[in-house]
Amino acid sequence: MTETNTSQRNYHHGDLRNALIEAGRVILAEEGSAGLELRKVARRAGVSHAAPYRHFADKQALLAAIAEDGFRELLNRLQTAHDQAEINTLAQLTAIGQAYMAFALECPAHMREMFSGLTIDRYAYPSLHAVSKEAFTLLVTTVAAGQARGEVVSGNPADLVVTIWSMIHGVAMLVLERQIPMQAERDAHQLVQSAIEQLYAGLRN
Amino acid sequence: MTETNTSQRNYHHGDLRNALIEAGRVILAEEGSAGLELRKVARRAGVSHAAPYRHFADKQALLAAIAEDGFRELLNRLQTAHDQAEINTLAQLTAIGQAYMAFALECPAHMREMFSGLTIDRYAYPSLHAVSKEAFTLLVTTVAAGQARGEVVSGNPADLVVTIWSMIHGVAMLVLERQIPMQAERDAHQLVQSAIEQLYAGLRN
DNA sequence: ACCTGAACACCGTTCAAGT
DNA sequence: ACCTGAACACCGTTCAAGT
Repeated sequence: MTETNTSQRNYHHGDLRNALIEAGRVILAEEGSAGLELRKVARRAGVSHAAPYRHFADKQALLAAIAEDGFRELLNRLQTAHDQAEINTLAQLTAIGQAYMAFALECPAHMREMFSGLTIDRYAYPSLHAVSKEAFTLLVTTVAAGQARGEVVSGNPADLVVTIWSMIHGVAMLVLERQIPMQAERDAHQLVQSAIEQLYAGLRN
Repeated sequence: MTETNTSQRNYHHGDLRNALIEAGRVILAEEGSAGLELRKVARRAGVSHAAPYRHFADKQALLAAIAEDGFRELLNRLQTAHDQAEINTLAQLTAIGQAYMAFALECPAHMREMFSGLTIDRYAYPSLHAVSKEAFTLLVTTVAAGQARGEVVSGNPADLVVTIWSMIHGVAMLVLERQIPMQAERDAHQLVQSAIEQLYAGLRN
């Protein structure tokens, strides 16, 4: 089984599956979602347009794998943001919200591809569904800890998390789609800050 | 042969532009975004695949027109919901949120098409941009009136509206993309209700 | 086992031509 | 003025064949 890398010419990276996912990410970053074509991804990975079918049933499956890769990175960023924040619910939620927004600003096409059901039926891809739910779990843990410290109102943490995640997701997506008038990227982070503060303190007078 | 509707055969509805938009809506409802092809829309409207180019520069322009049509209907629904609600900020925001969610549940593909920048650069279509901002204006009016009645905390209404709209949009889109576990449609409206109540009252203990 | 190249059906777009 | 049909380049998918 010990081969030299002469086989690299035939088998490429030895891991075409991940090479295709990586190529897809590059295309998303450089050209946006419109450029995410199966033939183009294959070209970028240095294989023929038929080669991806060795690893993915169809284009949808490749898109799902690229989305899943994005969710994994997003989750890592959220976890890191949470861990580095002061042990305080408002600080943790703000850090998570800012990391969410930062990902959306850095990888807008990838973010859209992850969340748009336009091209993907996520129920058909269990591992995609699973990783996209881990962000939810992270928030539940954060809120439950905040309740234990007496910082957060009582109630089912999962219900509160739906509200928090909706807020964070909503502001990120509206900024991404340019639905909210803004000048600079700094504004986006100020929007996250004020949105979370307002949610925390309430709108009622 | 000599009747007047022979001209209908040539010029169709006399308003091919709107017929194409309507055909697009039907396709979105029946087949989802994947079926929204220019040739298919033309087929559905009863014209050749080249006919749409008389009315739209390209596929993007047709998609923008379909999105604009959706924003107009959404705006009407939000306005009606607002007008029929009790004169009370929480009641009005809840009614608007429920109307937003109802539209997302009734027309999921249209909703996604309206908000996904996947296929449309909305800056290139000023009338689309304009109508999508009217919802913002409706919310600003609602919040400012609530402040005048002393129901809502003081502050720039536009800032508060970004928060409110983000919440409403976020919960609707997460439900749409099945990111939030749910059994029934009724659950979706309960999520809106609790999200707005929590935003109104605040999460802080 | 992994990949290629030809082939097929279909799409977005263009354009000369028809009424 | 409004629409058609052929043509073109390109895409997703399949498959017999190559190594």
